[in-house]
Amino acid sequence: MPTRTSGDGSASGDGSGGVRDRCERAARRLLGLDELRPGQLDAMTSLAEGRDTLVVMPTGSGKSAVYQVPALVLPGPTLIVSPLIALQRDQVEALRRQRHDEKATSVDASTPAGRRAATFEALRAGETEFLFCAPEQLARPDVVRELAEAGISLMVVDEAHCVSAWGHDFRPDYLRLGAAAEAIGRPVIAALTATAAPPVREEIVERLGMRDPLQIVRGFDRPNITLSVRRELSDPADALVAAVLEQPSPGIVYTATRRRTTELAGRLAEAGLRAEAYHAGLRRAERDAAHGRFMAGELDVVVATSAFGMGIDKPDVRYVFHSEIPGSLDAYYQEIGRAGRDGDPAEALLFYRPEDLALQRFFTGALPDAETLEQVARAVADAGGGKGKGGVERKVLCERVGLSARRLTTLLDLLQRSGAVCLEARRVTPVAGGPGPAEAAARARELAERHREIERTRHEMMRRYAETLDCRRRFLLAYFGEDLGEPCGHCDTCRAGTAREPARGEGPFPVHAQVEHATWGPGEVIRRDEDRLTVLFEEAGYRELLLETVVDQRILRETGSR
DNA sequence: CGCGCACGAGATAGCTCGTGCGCGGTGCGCTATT
Repeated sequence: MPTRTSGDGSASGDGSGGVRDRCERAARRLLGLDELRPGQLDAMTSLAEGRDTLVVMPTGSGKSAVYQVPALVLPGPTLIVSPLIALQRDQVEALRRQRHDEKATSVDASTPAGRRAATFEALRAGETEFLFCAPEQLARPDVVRELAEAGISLMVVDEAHCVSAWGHDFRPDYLRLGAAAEAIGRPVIAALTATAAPPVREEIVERLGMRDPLQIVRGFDRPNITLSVRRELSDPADALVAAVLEQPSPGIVYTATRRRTTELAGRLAEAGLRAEAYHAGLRRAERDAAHGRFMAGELDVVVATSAFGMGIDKPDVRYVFHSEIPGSLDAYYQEIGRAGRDGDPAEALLFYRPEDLALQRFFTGALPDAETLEQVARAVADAGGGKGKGGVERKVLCERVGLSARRLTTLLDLLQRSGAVCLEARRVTPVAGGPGPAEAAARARELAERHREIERTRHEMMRRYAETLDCRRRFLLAYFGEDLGEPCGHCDTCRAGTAREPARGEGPFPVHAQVEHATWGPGEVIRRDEDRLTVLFEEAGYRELLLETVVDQRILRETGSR
């Protein structure tokens, strides 16, 4: 266990005042930050005191400093888990520029063995302060061993919403970060993100195994972004092209499919704009070229899938349009949040057709079938009989049940949460006294169903955003747990005059009231309209309830307030 | 999950309707070629 360094002459003793002062001084001396933004210092102090901390702050509000300062205050090296290799390299470069030394580095699959060995040697020797890697690296036992020996004191999970958004099927190694933290000696954990509605925050905390984390949530409101939705009956391509032509450059148009990026970029180019398509199916060089030209101000518009985004911090993006609806308000907010970072006015316009949500339902994926789950559970149970080591290698299990490693990881995650199996980096062992294969499969299936159900309610909230006649900004902020009292006055519904003053009357179930429902369990009121409540249930997701029914039939019990 | 297209059948000359099928997003790491 790393011990805390003794104070650097601070007279205020060990109290949090001392740590706070040290953080402030470190920020000034090492990063040249004279003034810290609200929340920044709280987060730094919390981490430097050894407390797990979840930080939700908009991009460009100095999230990096939040971990860099405690990293320098705490004795051991810092591990930063980041989703994109390109992003890791950018951050390493930024740190090196800032501190004029070689204390930051990154490791990925393309790192040659020699350099990899040298990197870990330097880490052990205390010559490296910041090591960046993707979650997949932490699935390697050799990496885990090296990190454990290096005595990592702080583990930072950057873009932490990926834990929730990407873990389930797409990048299952995100699901193992909590176990990885344990395996490397359980350093203090910092989770950072720019977008996270309450259930996403909960999932991050749970998945990473954060202990009594301090949660610092700041600034979802971006008043310079004007929100609008246009309901479309047929293909909105013409309307979209016309709307783009009315906007100052540059801007981003998001689409749901790759084909659509090419189609719309073509239309915009015909209309005389410097437009490029961007999606993950393009060749590396093409992607880099489009990205580079956009950042350099050589393009008017990029038409992209969700592949275009993380790490794009261009201050003067004047608009973000969506030709199809995304799958959640989390995704939508993140994408429109790339507009107007300079604080000047910007437009967020969504072209909405209800049928486009079908695609999002498809993207949620199919439920795993109970038979396959049972087959996997049985294979693990059969392998675990013997004495000694017991269990089975993941690789062997893949062959035995005929599934890809990725698919298997998803199923094993469900079985673990069902209490049937125990997961290590490479081995899977049955849990003694756990449920049998059939029971485990049934439980796992139920967990998957619940997950899908929650996804559905998130789609539903996205749909309601598109269809609401009330102030859109207020709707969006309520989703993230912030209560914007009055209508904003400049979104499309406010301008159209349909947004009403909020119902402020006395009465039961105010915003943030904790409630309990007979079948949906505990939840929190996130929005209260004249005639209805929107409640976020822990297990059942977002639900809308008619106030009259709730009161008359005593459907909800108020259990407290936040 | 639902759209759009191809195709065949049926009724009758270039149409309509029903059915079936393909398609759809995000990145890591790995392997096999250049």
